[in-house]
Amino acid sequence: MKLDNTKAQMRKGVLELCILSSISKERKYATEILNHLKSAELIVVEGTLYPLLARLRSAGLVSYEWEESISGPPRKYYILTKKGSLFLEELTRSWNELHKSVKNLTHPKSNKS
Amino acid sequence: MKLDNTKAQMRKGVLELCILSSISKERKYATEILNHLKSAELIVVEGTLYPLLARLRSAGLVSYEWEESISGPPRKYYILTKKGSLFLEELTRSWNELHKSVKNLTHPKSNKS
DNA sequence: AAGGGTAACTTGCTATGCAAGGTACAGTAG
DNA sequence: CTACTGTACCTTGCATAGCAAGTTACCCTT
Repeated sequence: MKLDNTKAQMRKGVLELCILSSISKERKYATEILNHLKSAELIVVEGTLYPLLARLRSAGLVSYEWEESISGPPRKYYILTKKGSLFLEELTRSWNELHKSVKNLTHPKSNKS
Repeated sequence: MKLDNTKAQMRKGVLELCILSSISKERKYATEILNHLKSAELIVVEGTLYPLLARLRSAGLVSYEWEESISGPPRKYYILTKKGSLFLEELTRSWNELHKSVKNLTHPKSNKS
């Protein structure tokens, strides 16, 4: 049981939230999403992202459009569907609730907001 | 891809943190831990808790002491070791960092602390 | 034609949460 | 003294999902 392992475990839980959130502002293709999350110090790798995007897609939360690139292969730009947008809202709510629960557990005596 | 599923996923990441935190205040036996987390609206079940406690133990983060019960079988009271205490501190730090990262992702323009 | 860079995707492994089932002890009712 | 009930601990098998590593394919440059 290593710290890195546990930290990774914590990250997993918010992956969907972060990815949906990342493309909610503007459509992105996979590599952009990776870089975006990396810049926020949330490590994600290809082998994780692609299957997850596929899952999100088959759940109807995201869709995509192909676009030619100036140099290199075409890119698959992901965009949030209406359904995905609602899902993201709920997910954000859940995340806030979870945060509150953990706070209550770890600081039971504090009444500060 | 259901919301409940994803919410469960988020919960998983903080299980260790919550359990260590739960016994950090006072020694508890499994059923008490379950009830404690449940009261904070963090659902955990036996089949999850026991293997996790076993892992924490073999990692040297917790130890336990048997104690007779007034009625019923003896109880295994778990206590945090020195090592577990340090681990809990690091985990808490990691959790706060994660929270910050998610916040930056989901509210990039806000400068409020 | 060959090589390099970018992008999308797949395969196999492993960790782990969880439902369901199992064992054991103690007190109580019959 | 046997059977039942309640409490507590623990195990087994399944499904999910992240991740490392490998694959395919496109395009541009040399």
